[in-house]
Amino acid sequence: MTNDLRSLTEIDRLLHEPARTVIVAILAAVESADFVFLQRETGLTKGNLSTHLTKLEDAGYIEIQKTFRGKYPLTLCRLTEQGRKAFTAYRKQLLEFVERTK
Amino acid sequence: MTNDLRSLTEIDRLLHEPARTVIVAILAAVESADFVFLQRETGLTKGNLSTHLTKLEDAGYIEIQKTFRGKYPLTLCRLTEQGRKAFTAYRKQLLEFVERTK
DNA sequence: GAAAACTAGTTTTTTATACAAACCTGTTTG
DNA sequence: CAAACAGGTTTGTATAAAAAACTAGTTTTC
Repeated sequence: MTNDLRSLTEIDRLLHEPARTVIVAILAAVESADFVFLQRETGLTKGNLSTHLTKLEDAGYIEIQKTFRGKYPLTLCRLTEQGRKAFTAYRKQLLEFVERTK
Repeated sequence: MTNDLRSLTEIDRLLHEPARTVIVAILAAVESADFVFLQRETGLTKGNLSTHLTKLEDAGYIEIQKTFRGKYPLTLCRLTEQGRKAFTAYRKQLLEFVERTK
Protein backbone atom coordinates (compact mmCIF):
# COMPACT_ATOMS: atom_id res chain seq x y z
CA MET A 1 0.00 0.00 0.00
CA THR A 2 2.32 2.66 1.25
CA ASN A 3 5.17 1.65 -1.03
CA ASP A 4 3.35 3.28 -3.88
CA LEU A 5 2.93 6.41 -1.86
CA ARG A 6 6.60 6.37 -1.09
CA SER A 7 7.37 6.68 -4.80
CA LEU A 8 6.22 10.27 -4.42
CA THR A 9 9.48 11.05 -2.69
CA GLU A 10 11.23 10.33 -5.97
CA ILE A 11 9.02 12.66 -7.95
CA ASP A 12 10.66 15.03 -10.43
CA ARG A 13 11.51 17.99 -8.22
CA LEU A 14 12.11 20.25 -11.16
CA LEU A 15 8.53 19.88 -12.30
CA HIS A 16 7.10 19.68 -8.81
CA GLU A 17 7.83 23.34 -8.16
CA PRO A 18 4.52 25.05 -8.97
CA ALA A 19 6.11 27.98 -10.82
CA ARG A 20 7.86 25.57 -13.17
CA THR A 21 4.86 23.28 -13.41
CA VAL A 22 2.87 26.20 -14.75
CA ILE A 23 5.59 27.27 -17.17
CA VAL A 24 5.88 23.77 -18.57
CA ALA A 25 2.13 23.29 -18.73
CA ILE A 26 1.85 26.44 -20.81
CA LEU A 27 4.69 25.40 -23.08
CA ALA A 28 3.07 21.99 -23.49
CA ALA A 29 0.06 23.71 -25.01
CA VAL A 30 1.51 26.34 -27.30
CA GLU A 31 4.41 25.28 -29.50
CA SER A 32 6.42 28.29 -28.36
CA ALA A 33 6.07 31.25 -26.05
CA ASP A 34 8.10 34.38 -25.43
CA PHE A 35 9.33 35.76 -22.13
CA VAL A 36 6.80 38.54 -21.87
CA PHE A 37 3.92 36.21 -22.61
CA LEU A 38 5.14 33.74 -20.01
CA GLN A 39 5.52 36.45 -17.46
CA ARG A 40 1.96 37.65 -17.99
CA GLU A 41 0.52 34.16 -17.88
CA THR A 42 2.44 32.93 -14.87
CA GLY A 43 2.42 36.14 -12.86
CA LEU A 44 6.05 35.57 -11.93
CA THR A 45 8.53 38.41 -11.58
CA LYS A 46 11.03 38.77 -14.41
CA GLY A 47 13.85 37.67 -12.17
CA ASN A 48 12.18 34.52 -10.99
CA LEU A 49 10.88 33.64 -14.42
CA SER A 50 14.39 34.05 -15.76
CA THR A 51 15.95 31.70 -13.23
CA HIS A 52 13.21 29.09 -13.56
CA LEU A 53 13.64 29.13 -17.33
CA THR A 54 17.37 28.68 -16.96
CA LYS A 55 16.86 25.68 -14.72
CA LEU A 56 14.45 24.11 -17.16
CA GLU A 57 16.91 24.75 -19.94
CA ASP A 58 19.82 23.27 -17.99
CA ALA A 59 17.74 20.15 -17.44
CA GLY A 60 17.07 19.90 -21.16
CA TYR A 61 13.34 20.35 -20.66
CA ILE A 62 13.08 23.51 -22.73
CA GLU A 63 15.00 25.28 -25.49
CA ILE A 64 15.61 28.99 -25.37
CA GLN A 65 16.17 31.02 -28.51
CA LYS A 66 17.37 34.57 -28.17
CA THR A 67 16.58 36.90 -31.00
CA PHE A 68 14.98 40.29 -31.60
CA ARG A 69 11.51 41.55 -32.31
CA GLY A 70 12.21 44.83 -34.01
CA LYS A 71 14.75 46.50 -31.79
CA TYR A 72 13.84 44.70 -28.60
CA PRO A 73 15.25 41.42 -27.37
CA LEU A 74 12.94 38.47 -27.72
CA THR A 75 13.35 35.28 -25.75
CA LEU A 76 11.50 32.35 -27.23
CA CYS A 77 10.93 29.16 -25.28
CA ARG A 78 9.72 25.79 -26.40
CA LEU A 79 9.37 22.43 -24.74
CA THR A 80 11.84 19.77 -25.86
CA GLU A 81 10.83 16.18 -26.46
CA GLN A 82 12.59 15.31 -23.22
CA GLY A 83 10.61 17.98 -21.42
CA ARG A 84 7.35 16.73 -22.86
CA LYS A 85 8.09 13.19 -21.75
CA ALA A 86 9.05 14.32 -18.27
CA PHE A 87 5.87 16.35 -18.03
CA THR A 88 3.76 13.40 -19.12
CA ALA A 89 5.45 11.15 -16.59
CA TYR A 90 4.96 13.76 -13.90
CA ARG A 91 1.25 14.07 -14.57
CA LYS A 92 0.93 10.31 -14.63
CA GLN A 93 2.55 10.09 -11.23
CA LEU A 94 0.24 12.73 -9.82
CA LEU A 95 -2.78 10.96 -11.22
CA GLU A 96 -1.69 7.65 -9.75
CA PHE A 97 -1.25 9.30 -6.39
CA VAL A 98 -4.70 10.86 -6.52
CA GLU A 99 -6.25 7.57 -7.58
CA ARG A 100 -4.46 5.64 -4.87
CA THR A 101 -5.54 7.95 -2.09
CA LYS A 102 -9.25 8.01 -2.94
CA MET B 1 -7.05 28.52 -20.00
CA THR B 2 -3.86 29.42 -18.22
CA ASN B 3 -5.61 31.14 -15.32
CA ASP B 4 -6.51 27.74 -13.98
CA LEU B 5 -2.95 26.63 -14.30
CA ARG B 6 -1.87 29.68 -12.39
CA SER B 7 -3.90 28.56 -9.40
CA LEU B 8 -1.19 25.95 -8.93
CA THR B 9 1.09 28.65 -7.61
CA GLU B 10 -1.26 28.97 -4.65
CA ILE B 11 -1.22 25.29 -3.88
CA ASP B 12 -0.81 24.21 -0.26
CA ARG B 13 2.97 24.17 0.09
CA LEU B 14 2.81 22.23 3.29
CA LEU B 15 1.18 19.30 1.55
CA HIS B 16 3.07 19.77 -1.68
CA GLU B 17 6.32 18.62 -0.11
CA PRO B 18 6.50 14.92 -1.03
CA ALA B 19 7.71 13.78 2.39
CA ARG B 20 4.71 15.43 4.03
CA THR B 21 2.34 14.32 1.30
CA VAL B 22 3.27 10.75 2.07
CA ILE B 23 2.93 11.21 5.83
CA VAL B 24 -0.51 12.73 5.45
CA ALA B 25 -1.61 10.13 2.91
CA ILE B 26 -0.70 7.41 5.38
CA LEU B 27 -2.48 9.15 8.23
CA ALA B 28 -5.52 9.59 6.02
CA ALA B 29 -5.76 5.83 5.76
CA VAL B 30 -5.05 4.57 9.26
CA GLU B 31 -6.82 6.43 12.06
CA SER B 32 -3.52 6.77 13.92
CA ALA B 33 0.12 5.86 13.49
CA ASP B 34 3.15 5.96 15.72
CA PHE B 35 6.53 7.47 14.98
CA VAL B 36 8.34 4.21 14.35
CA PHE B 37 5.65 3.01 11.98
CA LEU B 38 5.72 6.27 10.07
CA GLN B 39 9.47 6.15 9.83
CA ARG B 40 9.40 2.64 8.36
CA GLU B 41 6.67 3.47 5.91
CA THR B 42 8.05 6.79 4.71
CA GLY B 43 11.74 5.88 4.75
CA LEU B 44 12.56 9.24 6.30
CA THR B 45 15.26 9.70 8.89
CA LYS B 46 14.07 10.25 12.46
CA GLY B 47 15.23 13.84 12.38
CA ASN B 48 13.41 14.74 9.22
CA LEU B 49 10.29 12.86 10.19
CA SER B 50 10.31 14.74 13.48
CA THR B 51 10.52 18.17 11.88
CA HIS B 52 7.91 17.36 9.23
CA LEU B 53 5.53 16.15 11.93
CA THR B 54 6.08 19.32 13.91
CA LYS B 55 5.26 21.43 10.88
CA LEU B 56 2.10 19.51 10.23
CA GLU B 57 1.16 19.85 13.88
CA ASP B 58 1.86 23.60 13.87
CA ALA B 59 -0.43 23.93 10.88
CA GLY B 60 -3.16 22.07 12.74
CA TYR B 61 -3.14 19.25 10.19
CA ILE B 62 -2.22 16.52 12.66
CA GLU B 63 -2.39 15.91 16.37
CA ILE B 64 0.51 14.43 18.25
CA GLN B 65 0.00 12.51 21.46
CA LYS B 66 3.02 11.65 23.52
CA THR B 67 2.72 8.71 25.81
CA PHE B 68 4.55 5.46 26.61
CA ARG B 69 4.43 1.92 25.36
CA GLY B 70 5.84 0.04 28.30
CA LYS B 71 8.93 1.97 29.24
CA TYR B 72 9.58 3.52 25.84
CA PRO B 73 8.21 6.80 24.58
CA LEU B 74 5.44 6.49 22.05
CA THR B 75 4.48 9.28 19.69
CA LEU B 76 1.06 8.85 18.19
CA CYS B 77 -0.10 10.91 15.23
CA ARG B 78 -3.52 11.34 13.78
CA LEU B 79 -4.96 13.55 11.09
CA THR B 80 -7.23 16.34 12.28
CA GLU B 81 -10.43 17.26 10.52
CA GLN B 82 -8.65 20.34 9.22
CA GLY B 83 -5.84 18.17 7.90
CA ARG B 84 -8.25 15.83 6.20
CA LYS B 85 -10.00 18.71 4.52
CA ALA B 86 -6.74 20.22 3.37
CA PHE B 87 -5.62 16.89 2.01
CA THR B 88 -8.87 16.44 0.12
CA ALA B 89 -8.59 19.92 -1.33
CA TYR B 90 -4.99 19.27 -2.30
CA ARG B 91 -5.83 16.07 -4.13
CA LYS B 92 -8.70 17.80 -5.86
CA GLN B 93 -6.39 20.53 -7.07
CA LEU B 94 -3.90 17.98 -8.38
CA LEU B 95 -6.63 16.11 -10.18
CA GLU B 96 -7.96 19.26 -11.76
CA PHE B 97 -4.48 20.11 -12.95
CA VAL B 98 -3.98 16.68 -14.47
CA GLU B 99 -7.37 16.82 -16.15
CA ARG B 100 -6.74 20.31 -17.51
CA THR B 101 -3.41 19.43 -19.05
CA LYS B 102 -4.54 16.31 -20.89
C1' DG C 1 19.19 66.79 -27.02
C1' DA C 2 19.46 65.22 -22.59
C1' DA C 3 16.86 63.48 -18.76
C1' DA C 4 13.23 60.39 -17.61
C1' DA C 5 10.68 56.44 -18.28
C1' DC C 6 10.04 52.11 -20.42
C1' DT C 7 11.29 47.25 -22.55
C1' DA C 8 13.28 43.02 -21.77
C1' DG C 9 15.69 40.81 -19.47
C1' DT C 10 20.07 39.02 -15.90
C1' DT C 11 22.55 38.93 -11.59
C1' DT C 12 22.90 39.35 -6.78
C1' DT C 13 21.02 39.21 -2.13
C1' DT C 14 17.99 37.58 1.14
C1' DT C 15 15.14 34.29 3.21
C1' DA C 16 13.27 29.90 3.86
C1' DT C 17 13.62 25.07 4.35
C1' DA C 18 14.80 20.22 3.35
C1' DC C 19 18.12 17.06 4.62
C1' DA C 20 22.00 15.36 7.35
C1' DA C 21 24.43 14.94 11.38
C1' DA C 22 24.88 15.32 16.14
C1' DC C 23 22.82 15.13 20.38
C1' DC C 24 19.67 13.69 24.31
C1' DT C 25 17.21 10.69 27.72
C1' DG C 26 16.25 6.63 29.13
C1' DT C 27 16.49 1.24 28.67
C1' DT C 28 18.32 -3.15 27.76
C1' DT C 29 22.09 -6.31 27.10
C1' DG C 30 26.62 -8.52 27.50
C1' DC D 1 28.94 -0.91 34.45
C1' DA D 2 29.99 0.07 29.76
C1' DA D 3 28.25 -0.35 25.38
C1' DA D 4 24.51 -0.70 22.41
C1' DC D 5 19.83 0.31 21.42
C1' DA D 6 15.02 2.75 21.43
C1' DG D 7 12.80 6.78 20.36
C1' DG D 8 13.13 10.76 19.57
C1' DT D 9 14.82 16.36 19.31
C1' DT D 10 18.01 20.00 18.16
C1' DT D 11 21.44 22.02 15.48
C1' DG D 12 24.12 22.75 11.34
C1' DT D 13 24.54 23.11 6.38
C1' DA D 14 23.48 23.34 1.62
C1' DT D 15 19.97 24.29 -1.81
C1' DA D 16 16.91 27.00 -3.87
C1' DA D 17 12.78 30.12 -4.21
C1' DA D 18 11.64 34.80 -4.00
C1' DA D 19 12.86 39.69 -3.78
C1' DA D 20 15.66 43.33 -4.99
C1' DA D 21 19.03 45.48 -7.62
C1' DC D 22 21.32 45.93 -11.80
C1' DT D 23 22.21 45.96 -17.11
C1' DA D 24 21.64 47.40 -21.80
C1' DG D 25 19.31 49.37 -24.88
C1' DT D 26 14.94 52.17 -26.70
C1' DT D 27 11.30 55.48 -26.72
C1' DT D 28 9.17 59.50 -24.91
C1' DT D 29 9.00 64.02 -22.95
C1' DC D 30 10.38 68.56 -22.03
